[in-house]
Amino acid sequence: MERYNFKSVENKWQKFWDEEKTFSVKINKNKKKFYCLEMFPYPSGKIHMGHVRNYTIGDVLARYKALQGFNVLHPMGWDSFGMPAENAAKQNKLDPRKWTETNIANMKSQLKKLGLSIDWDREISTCSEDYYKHQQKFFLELLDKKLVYKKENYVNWDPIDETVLANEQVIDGKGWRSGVNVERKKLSQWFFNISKFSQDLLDGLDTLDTWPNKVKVMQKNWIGKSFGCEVDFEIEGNQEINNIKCFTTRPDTLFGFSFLALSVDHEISKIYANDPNFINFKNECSKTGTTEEALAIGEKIGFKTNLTAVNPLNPKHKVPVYFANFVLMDYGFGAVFGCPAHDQRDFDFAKKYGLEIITVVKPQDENNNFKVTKEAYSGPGIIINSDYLNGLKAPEDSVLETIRILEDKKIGKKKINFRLKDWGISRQRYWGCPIPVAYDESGNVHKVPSSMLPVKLPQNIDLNVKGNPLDSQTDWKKINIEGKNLTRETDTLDTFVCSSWYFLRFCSPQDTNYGFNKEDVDYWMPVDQYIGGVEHAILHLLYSRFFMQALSHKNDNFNLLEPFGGLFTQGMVCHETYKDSDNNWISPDEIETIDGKKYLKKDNSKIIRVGPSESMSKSKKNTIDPENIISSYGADAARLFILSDSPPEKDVQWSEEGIISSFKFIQKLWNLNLKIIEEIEKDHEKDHNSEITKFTNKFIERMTKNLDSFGYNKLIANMHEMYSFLIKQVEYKYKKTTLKENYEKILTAINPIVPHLSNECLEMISC
RNA sequence: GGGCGAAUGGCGGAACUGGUAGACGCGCACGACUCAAAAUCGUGUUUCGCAAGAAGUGAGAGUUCGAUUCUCUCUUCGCCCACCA
Repeated sequence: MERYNFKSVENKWQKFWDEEKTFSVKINKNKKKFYCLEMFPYPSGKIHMGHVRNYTIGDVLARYKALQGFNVLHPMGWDSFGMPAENAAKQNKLDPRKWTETNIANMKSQLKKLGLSIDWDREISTCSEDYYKHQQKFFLELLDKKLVYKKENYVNWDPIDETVLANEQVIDGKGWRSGVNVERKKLSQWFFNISKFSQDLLDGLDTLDTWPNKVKVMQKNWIGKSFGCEVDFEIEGNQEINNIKCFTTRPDTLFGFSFLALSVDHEISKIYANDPNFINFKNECSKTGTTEEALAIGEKIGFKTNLTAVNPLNPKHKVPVYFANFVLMDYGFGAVFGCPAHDQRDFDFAKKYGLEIITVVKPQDENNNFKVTKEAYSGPGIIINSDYLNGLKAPEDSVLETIRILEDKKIGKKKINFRLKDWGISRQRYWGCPIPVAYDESGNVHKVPSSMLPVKLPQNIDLNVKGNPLDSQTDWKKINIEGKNLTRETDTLDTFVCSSWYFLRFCSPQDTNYGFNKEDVDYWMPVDQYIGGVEHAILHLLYSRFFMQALSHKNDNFNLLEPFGGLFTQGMVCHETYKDSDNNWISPDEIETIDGKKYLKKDNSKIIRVGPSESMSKSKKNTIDPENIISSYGADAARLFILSDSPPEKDVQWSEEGIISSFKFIQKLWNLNLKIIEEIEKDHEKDHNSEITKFTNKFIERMTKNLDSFGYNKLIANMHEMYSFLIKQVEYKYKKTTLKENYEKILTAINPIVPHLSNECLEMISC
């Protein structure tokens, strides 16, 4: 048996695809298009197994669609702005651009070795001027549409790194890099007005039929629509304050009102700004843990003011006003009406401060003497103890009826509230897209005219300064716009902005006038299948959807609200973890197996403990380098294994045995190929046409079904069945044409999965 | 605290709209080849039982001629969100 030389075969075809530009595509209006996109990588230096899985899944789909006759767009690019480059550059005194470009070159060659059907002519990199120039134009466009604004707001501030951190960069209340507690700081920041589209973003979800339900639910919860009303409470006790507005979803429980709680950041707090007791209380609030869970289950504390609030439905009833640590300033009006009997949090607060607990809803089967004592009752029921509201069915009828009454009395009105907050896009960082505005002496914002774009980052600057390196670039900061001497904005854009429109750029990667070209986008968009990790379910996917809303807003030339027609979220790649007797993590490379037990390679007397399989991470040392895998076993074997063990949406366990078995299977397919070629040449007289033809048809039917439904693990099972069938069939005698035709069909069907092997075999039988 | 989802051999997983549970792979066992090992090939592998046979898809109920699949209750695990008024 001849050994299959995967290295030369894989090289040969990769070179062929490169030279022939096999995967370069152009608009062809006679053909149906298919836009297959995987989330582009951050160029960290090397590809990891997660990339291998993501891009293999995408490649199988792209190749399959191409075989079906679609005009397939399958591009790749680099999400190349961001903190790792800046940090690496800082530590090693390098240029972030150089660091990034070296990484891109390396990762690109690694991706090519996987045999991906990428149109490399469309490669883009978000840190290139060609790319961010257009992003700056979009920024100014949105500024004109009033979808971008600047305002003072609380942000996560890392006191060591002196920068704002995104929410996702704050882990357990600490900066992910510095490890110190993040502070809340009020800063003037740029925002995208994403909340303007709350309802549209919610409605759009219903049109995304093939998105995983899980992701749609997550986005829905994130947008967080709630129906209720705003209520004006009359305030007594201070000349300057007449009323306070609250948002509530349960106005029908107003007769159960027993306190009003304000956020410590509420306007009214100004009155107490010099009160030492209040300052004390404020400090106390900031002490109670910073993690979200700690906040949620933490103790509720309050500060009693000398104010009283009047119950609008029962003006004789007056209740105290508190500041409380559980009231958020940026939801509703930063003020809550407290109804202890029917809200657990209000109940806890009332118990602690000895406030009234008035029961106003009873469960259906209780009598009118029902009383809340041990815990709040938040279920449905009938309104009681509420004068003219008594007897209404809660919450359905009672809420609507109460709103009607409040509106009549002009002390409240129906309101829909969203949880979604505007997107803070300012970052005090060097390695990002500069925000194309400047300020005059009075701080007024001036747009950088489009003739002066892009606003380029200064080169070769000192990054080892406190805070944003751009702040100390005094020369760069000076700009003259239409004769006026101005100072540039030094904040750069959040890198999520870059990834919010890159899929448009792939349609027209070379267009110099604008971020994309209408004809290209009209043909290619939307992305038919988007594939990536579920960790982006909210942020990136929501931001991209918003960006399309924003570009389409007041625009006759562009109307595309949903960028991703189909979405598939793949699972993670996991591996067993290993520890030695001293509890140190041990890498799989340092281990050998003897009689089913694991020992340290360099010292066989040391037994290794095998831990649970967990997602690959550097800290647990359970990573496998794809480059080593490809050079030892080949790309086809790697592709085969990453698809074989688990359905793509679930986590997959990487194992040595698994990759070896895939490698052997490739060899078996090769041996099968040689046998079949031998048989074809014999061109037997007798023929068993029907049996092999029947099998081939069934095989193709199964493969098609599994390709269409992302049952990619089952494709591999089908291939094993095919092997077992054919290896027995070569014993039978077939006519040349029968065997050849059927075998060709089978090779074509497995081409998306093992493209190198399949192409090589197809070439061999055709000559 | 809220939401979403999952549970099938030693392991990863199959089973199309309710119709032979365990496809395919890993692992394991035995056999062939070999002086031997590796590789390769073959056979077997849910559990109990020598067998005939019986039980069996987290637990319990229900619908049905028939349930891994549908309904309800519970248990465990995973993921996401979290003081949202």
